[in-house]
Amino acid sequence: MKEFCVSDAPNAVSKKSDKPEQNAWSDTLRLPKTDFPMRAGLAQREPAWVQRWLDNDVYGELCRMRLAEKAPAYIVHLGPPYANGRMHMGHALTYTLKDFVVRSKFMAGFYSPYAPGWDCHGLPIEWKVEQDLRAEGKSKHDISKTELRARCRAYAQKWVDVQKADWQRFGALGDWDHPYLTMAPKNEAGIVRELGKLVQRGLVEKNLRSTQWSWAEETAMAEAEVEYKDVTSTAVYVALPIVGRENEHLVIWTTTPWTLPANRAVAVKVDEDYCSIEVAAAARNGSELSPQLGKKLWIAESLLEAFTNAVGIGGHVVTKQKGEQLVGWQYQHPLYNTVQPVVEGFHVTTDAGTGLVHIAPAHGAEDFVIGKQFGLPLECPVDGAGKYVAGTPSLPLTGEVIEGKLIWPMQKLILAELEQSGRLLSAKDFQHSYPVSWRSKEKLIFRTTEQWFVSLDKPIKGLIAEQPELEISLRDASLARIYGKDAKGHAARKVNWVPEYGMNRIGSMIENRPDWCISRQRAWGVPITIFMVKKTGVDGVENGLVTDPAVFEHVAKLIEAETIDAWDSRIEAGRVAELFPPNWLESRGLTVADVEPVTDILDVWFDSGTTHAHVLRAEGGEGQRFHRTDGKRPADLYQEGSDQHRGWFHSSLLTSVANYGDAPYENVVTSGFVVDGEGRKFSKSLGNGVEPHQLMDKYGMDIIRLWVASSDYSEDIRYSPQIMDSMADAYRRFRNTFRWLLGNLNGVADVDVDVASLPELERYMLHRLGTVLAEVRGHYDAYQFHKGYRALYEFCGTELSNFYFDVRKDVLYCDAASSATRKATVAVLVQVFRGLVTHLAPLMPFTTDEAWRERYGEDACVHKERFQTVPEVGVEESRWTGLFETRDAVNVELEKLRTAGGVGANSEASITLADAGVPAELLREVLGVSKVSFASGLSVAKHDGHKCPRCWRYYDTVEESGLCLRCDEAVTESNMTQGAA
RNA sequence: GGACCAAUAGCUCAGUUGGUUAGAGCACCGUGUUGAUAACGCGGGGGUCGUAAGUUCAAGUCUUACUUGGUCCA
Repeated sequence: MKEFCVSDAPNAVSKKSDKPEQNAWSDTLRLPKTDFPMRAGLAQREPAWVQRWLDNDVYGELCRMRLAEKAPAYIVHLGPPYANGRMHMGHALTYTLKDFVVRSKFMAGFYSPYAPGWDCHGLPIEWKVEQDLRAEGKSKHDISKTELRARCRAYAQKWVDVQKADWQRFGALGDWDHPYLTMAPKNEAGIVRELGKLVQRGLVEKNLRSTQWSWAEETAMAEAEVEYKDVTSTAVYVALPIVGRENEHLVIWTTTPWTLPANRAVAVKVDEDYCSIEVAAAARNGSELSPQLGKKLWIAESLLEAFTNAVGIGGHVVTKQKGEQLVGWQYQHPLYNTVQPVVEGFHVTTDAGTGLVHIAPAHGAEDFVIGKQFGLPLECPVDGAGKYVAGTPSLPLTGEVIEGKLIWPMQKLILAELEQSGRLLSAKDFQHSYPVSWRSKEKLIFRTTEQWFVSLDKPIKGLIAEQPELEISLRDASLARIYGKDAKGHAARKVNWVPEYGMNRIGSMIENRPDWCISRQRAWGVPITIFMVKKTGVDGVENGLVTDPAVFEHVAKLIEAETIDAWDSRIEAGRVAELFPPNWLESRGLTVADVEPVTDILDVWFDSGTTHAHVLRAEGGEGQRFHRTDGKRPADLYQEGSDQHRGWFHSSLLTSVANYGDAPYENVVTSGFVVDGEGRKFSKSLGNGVEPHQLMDKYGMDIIRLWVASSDYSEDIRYSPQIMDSMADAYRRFRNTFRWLLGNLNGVADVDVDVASLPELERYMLHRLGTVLAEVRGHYDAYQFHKGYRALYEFCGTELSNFYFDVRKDVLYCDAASSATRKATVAVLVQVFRGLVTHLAPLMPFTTDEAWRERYGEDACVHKERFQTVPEVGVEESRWTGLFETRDAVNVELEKLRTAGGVGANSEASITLADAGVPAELLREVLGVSKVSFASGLSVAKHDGHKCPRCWRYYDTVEESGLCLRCDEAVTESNMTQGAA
């Protein structure tokens, strides 16, 4: 404990007394005295304070305290950051906000366990590792998958350690010794178990999907691997004869003629105007008359001019139709002797082309969707190496064979075929930006590939836990949790979305999303531990997939022991049998030849999307810290940026509803993004970005935390040097308030307030303090930290500094120790100190803890305290409203007198005003003047009496000592106390 | 191109169901103190509420369009 000066004696020794010109009476005053420095030095001192909290295991002790108290739980769950790169401002924002919640819940008496965590698998890391390999002159094929994963694991761990240090520096309270890592074997096993449940529920299916594909590397391309480059393509206009309409043609436009063999439909925009023109003039080859003369060509009216210019034909409009009239027409395939339909296309625009869109479901994302919508064939006629598959028909007129040939050289042959059939209107090379492989820089193509999906629309039982018999789709059950009921009226207890618009945002995403593709053809991720079985009628096999929980559990146990390598390494080594429990295959009459393990890995969103299970609901071990018995969902709060409506909030909701029939969270709070002073996002080109460590070095974390606290995070929050400077000013206000309080309470132990005997001013201040603090706790409960911050800041500034402290300086400095008013004031200041510091502790943990230790000793820690509450005091508010109006009016008059040179400080003034039932002494104190007397009307004047050299107030009479009566008695009492000691 | 969100003094924020001359704190200007002094007090100036229409007796507050910015998607 810190040593206190137990005596209540005035500061007998004051450095100021060395100054000869100093008023001798100063030594007899009780001036504030404290070692709490005016300058914080946060940037230098905070790191040591972080270490102190860790060394003292503040978090652990808090948990043990609350568990011992059987406190209710409040669980904040964290969306794991990706283990790559330093922490940026967005991290600083969201982890600070979460820390506000965790700390304020602990201080409100909750048990609030909080584990940091990291998202460790996935392409970005695998990719980085591949780059490192290339730097060593190797490729990923030169090393085993196991070794590749080992490198990925090491890479992720490196960044986990870096980020952990950054994160702790933010001042975040949490279980730093037990973070969760999605690459930890127990979590990897937990992820596999969640997949198993999904499979057992019948929600996992294999289906075709349109994938960006690099034919050069023969691999699927993830979004992040796609680059855009200027390349040359051939744009063609092709006329397709319409079935049953003599001489009429649909004109399509495409920049990928190699996809024409895969043409399965033409799409139109239903509300667009289309017209047909009769070709009256054509000059394709100079003088030569084109074979197009006299043909009737259909095209979107708004694109007619661009088309005729591009193709070089003239003609007049014959007929017009709405797009919807064209739907249902049939046309001749561009190359083959088949008939294809005209369908509605949701994606058709009139930006370019003809408004009649060539649909090759195998070769485009939107084409694929339309293909599915209208039941068109989806098979891909191009293989992984970019060659037309065997069985692709030869071109009928020219007889050219294209099967087994690379698509690119075949384009010329296809154009020649079209030329010969008279269907080619024009072909022109042009440059455009087009997706290419980041590695080979070759153009990417779309292919349909087989992938694994979570079905959003298959109705099954158990997706709404309260209604176990209800058959409902994952989509509808999720919507029921989002809105409280789905479109069909199925009710369910909803999630609380803060701000409320988050509900519509995630709702519309769930409503419109396709099935969730969970497979990736990669190495660094949790394997899709599914076995496909061709034989039917096998126990524990449904729809061709092994669903027996025993098998998934067996694999999970292996992964728990050996990491995800357990799966691949056995498959590669031909030891698939080991992936089954003993005798499992044999007892069913199966051999390893009958089962085919999937070698894809899971989408990394599945890892983080199941943390509610493998972190919060995990049985035993570290999962135990989150187990709750109050019947609530696993987490009280998920809080992340609004991008997570598509990300983590979304994936977590789907997996939790699917496997547990309920949302994983009670509340979802979203924040905006950190933007610059003009509201623009940080970008390298604008050069407007800033990193947390730069700010911590300049200002210190508590000031950054105040910036977060002062901002309404439901919108984007602005950063600028000007804003930070104003936060530094705000910080100084708080710090000085602490300092003054500490100075005045120095040497005084905490005392209880005796509400009954308080002076009216103290009753009022206690009432105000209690009101403000209760308000602040309410704001914290509603996650409205900026309102709590504001309430505290304005209370500090206006009611304490401007008013109460200013008024009570006289009593604190000058009154005798035995003065009842002084004792009452000190008692209230204790409440003020404890109230302010505890309520600010979640927002600025460093400085509040510093102040707390200054008062209560080095072993004290404000973060182990609860919010200080204040005794109820009945106060007549209107009386004080009137008093403050009087004060304002008097101040205006005093200012006039001051400007005229009549008075300096208010204490030089004497006031006359009407008696409004407020005692003259209270008025005098509140106004800060030396004398108040009652008469009609308001007047201010310089007090013409004697100035007490000790308290500087003016009096009509003085004592023999030259002091006022109050000071005379105070000095006498002080001398007696010292004499006795 | 689509969905969602935002736009109030230099800055950060308040402005209930539309209703008197739009508020606060900070910053700024002036000033007083020099016993919170790299601090504290007092006074003052400053927004017509992104733009434009509309509804209404009445709009920052409702509607529409647009502009700017943000997130997600295409």
